[in-house]
Amino acid sequence: MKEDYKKTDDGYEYKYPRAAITTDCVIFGFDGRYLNILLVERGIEPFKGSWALPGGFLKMDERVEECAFRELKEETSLEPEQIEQFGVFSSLDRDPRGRVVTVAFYALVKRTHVIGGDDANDARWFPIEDLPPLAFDHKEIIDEAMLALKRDLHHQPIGFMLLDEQFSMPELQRLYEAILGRHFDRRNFQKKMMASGIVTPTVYSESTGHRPSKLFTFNPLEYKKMKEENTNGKEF
Amino acid sequence: MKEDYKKTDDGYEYKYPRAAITTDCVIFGFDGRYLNILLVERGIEPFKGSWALPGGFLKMDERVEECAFRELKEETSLEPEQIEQFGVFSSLDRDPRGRVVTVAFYALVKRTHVIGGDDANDARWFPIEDLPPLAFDHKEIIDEAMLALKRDLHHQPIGFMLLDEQFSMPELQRLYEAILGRHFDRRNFQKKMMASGIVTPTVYSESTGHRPSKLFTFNPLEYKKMKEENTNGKEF
DNA sequence: ACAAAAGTGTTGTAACTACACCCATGT
DNA sequence: ACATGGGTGTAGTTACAACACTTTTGT
Repeated sequence: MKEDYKKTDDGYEYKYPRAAITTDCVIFGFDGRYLNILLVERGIEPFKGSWALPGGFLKMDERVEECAFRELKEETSLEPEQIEQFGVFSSLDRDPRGRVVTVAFYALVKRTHVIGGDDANDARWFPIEDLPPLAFDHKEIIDEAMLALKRDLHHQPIGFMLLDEQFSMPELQRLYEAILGRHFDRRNFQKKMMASGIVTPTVYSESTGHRPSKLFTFNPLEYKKMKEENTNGKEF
Repeated sequence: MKEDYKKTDDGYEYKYPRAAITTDCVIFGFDGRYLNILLVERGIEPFKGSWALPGGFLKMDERVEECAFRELKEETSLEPEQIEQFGVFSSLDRDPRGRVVTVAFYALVKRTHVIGGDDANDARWFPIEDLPPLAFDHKEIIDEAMLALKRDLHHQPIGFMLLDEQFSMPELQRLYEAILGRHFDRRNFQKKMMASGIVTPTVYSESTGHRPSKLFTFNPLEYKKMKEENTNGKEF
């Protein structure tokens, strides 16, 4: 690849002005009842001390997906299996430091993955209905992430990433209700999940709450089969 | 907004290296039988003389959507009602000129909109099954656009942008079949379209082909209603 | 004992699939 | 006359929505 810049004493010189590129990551978690988002406290200006999405500047030797993954690991020590790109935000005044275009991703992680505060900044979960004031246009990015998540929930096996390997049907249902913001009938919900083939029953759990719950697991084989039939499989 | 660069005699200097940002646009058209894509012949290196998606570099005073729209107008004189952002492409070696990250959009236009060759470069429609060799990673971008279009077809009223205001049911069906790559039963297709409320019948047309066809129009009112009910409306 | 959570089945309705014949037009 | 395209209805099946009672456990 040709070099498209001239290295000077103070930096890098380009013929035309360029926007900077960042990535930001909306990390969803589930506490059994509410959908949560992971935010980091900014340690530097601008917006020092306020909460923001984990993210940062694109390096020259990485793709945007790699950048999102790297920044996420640096700031929260999380390494999700999968991240989904869902939008680009490029308003002229979205960053007071200058012209910054951000590529936004979302990911889903199990809340059992504890956040290691390995750098100075704090990282905390917030229920999505009760977010603190956010830096930049990050509220808008979260709103878009929420729409993308609702869109994708039925067509990609992403919900299961928020739960333990084994989960009860009420847990799964509460998750769907938290994401989609509506209520389902228990019996119909279970019937549909079973009919789609995306979950398989395992065994009864020891009781932790009230009555013992039957446990299920996500069925990746069935999902793979559904993807291979170009006849778009059932939704789940 | 603060200035984040230093103006030099030869250009613009930044503290850290930056990728350039471009937009590229996949324009879909429909000739009554096949799905087509609008390509422009490149007039300059790299890839001079080969076919490429219309697009170009982001300016400092515009958002990516505006950039895509402006470049499209400059290169093809098209001004679609709507463009959809569907992906970001950032492989390190995708552009021989240097590090270039592109934001990809798709749009749908009526083929009756003739292409004005207002700049030197040629612009031509190609059937999607018979594309010429393409510049950069534009083949990959088109493949992703195709997936995004298939995803969106049933949930946004985009198909109708490819047809005249009035269209026959067989026309609409051929369009759906071209996009989704499968065949539908005529009667079931019509029933579903009518039941969704997205189309309304008008009158019989004068015959242009074989038998006169009943004509329909897209029903934006019904679509608006569906969007307002948060109960995700029927698909179409 | 009482409250809260979770297991389980049936029935009516709406949507989807499969399928065949006739008519109008152009050649 | 023939080939092509396009109009139209019905019946079987599958998915979806609505609905109540019983069991277990914790307090």
